[in-house]
Amino acid sequence: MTIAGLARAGGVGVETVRYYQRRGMLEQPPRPDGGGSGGGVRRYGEADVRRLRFIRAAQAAGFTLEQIAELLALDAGDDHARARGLALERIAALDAKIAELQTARDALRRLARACGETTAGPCPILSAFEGA
Amino acid sequence: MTIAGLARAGGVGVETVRYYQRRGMLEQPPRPDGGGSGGGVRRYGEADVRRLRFIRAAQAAGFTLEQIAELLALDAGDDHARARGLALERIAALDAKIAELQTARDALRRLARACGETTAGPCPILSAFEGA
DNA sequence: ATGGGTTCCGTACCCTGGTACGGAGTCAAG
DNA sequence: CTTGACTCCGTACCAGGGTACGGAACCCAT
Repeated sequence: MTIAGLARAGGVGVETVRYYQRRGMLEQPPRPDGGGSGGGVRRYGEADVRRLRFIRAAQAAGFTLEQIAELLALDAGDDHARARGLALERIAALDAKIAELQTARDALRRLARACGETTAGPCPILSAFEGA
Repeated sequence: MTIAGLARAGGVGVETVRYYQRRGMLEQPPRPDGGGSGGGVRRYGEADVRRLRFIRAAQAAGFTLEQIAELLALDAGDDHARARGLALERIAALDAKIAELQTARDALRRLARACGETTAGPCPILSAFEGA
C-alpha cells in the first residue's frame, strides 16, 4: 500500500497523513534503497492503518493531536492509570463545554421565540445583546 | 474615554479593540486634527461601549465574529426575520455540537469505567481506539 | 521507452481570534 | 517643560489542524 492507499483506508487526505508523520504520530517506513538517487516509494501495512484509525477515533472523542500522541506512546506500555487520567480529564472538559453550549442554546431559544412573537419595534434578539 | 477605557469597559484588551476595528466591527472615531503631524488621540463614548458589549454577548452565544458583524449590520434596520434566521441556524449548530460531544463523553465514560475494572492486559481505552 | 499518475519533500499558506512588538507621536501631571 | 504613561499604526506571531504548491524522482502500463 502506498500513501494514497493508507490515506483512503483512514478516510483522510494524503497531505493529512504526511502532516501526522511530520508530527511524529505516524512513522515513515524506510524507502527501499535501490541505489539510485532518491530511493523508491514508501510502503505501508495494516499496522499503519490501525494507527491512523486510532488517531481518527481519538480525535472524534475530542482529544487534541498532542494528547493523541501521548495516547499512542501509552499504547506501547500498559499504563492504565495514565490513560484513565487522560480520559477523565477529557470527560471533565467535555462536560464543561457541553454545559456552556447548552446555556448559550437555551438563551438563544428564548430569544428566537420572543422574536417570533414581536411584530413591531426592535428585535428582542438584538436588544438582548445590546443590554448585556 | 480613550481606547484603554473602552477596552476596560468591555472587559477586553486594547489590542482586541484594535482588532475589532480592523475587522470593521467597531468604528474608529476621527482623530482630533490639531494640524500637527500625526493628529491626536481618538476618544470613545457610551455608544462604542454598547457596541463592544454587544460583540462580547453575541460571542458568548457562540456566534463567530463574522456572524456578529452581520448582526451589527442588522441592528441598524429592523430585520427580525434575518436575525431570527441567524439565531435558529446557531441553535441547530449548537444542538449538533452538543450531541456530538455527548456521544464522545458517554463513550469515554464507559471506557474509563472498564479501564478501572481491568487490572491486567491491555487498557480498554486504548484498545477501543485500536479497533475503531 | 515514454507518458501519465504518484510519491517525495520542503515550504508556504489557510482559517479563527486574538496577542505582541517597536518606534513615533501625544497627553497630563509634577 | 520634562518625564512617563498612553496611543497610534503596521506588521509579525501564536495555537490547532490541516491544505496547497512545485519540481524532481519514480512506478506501471502500453
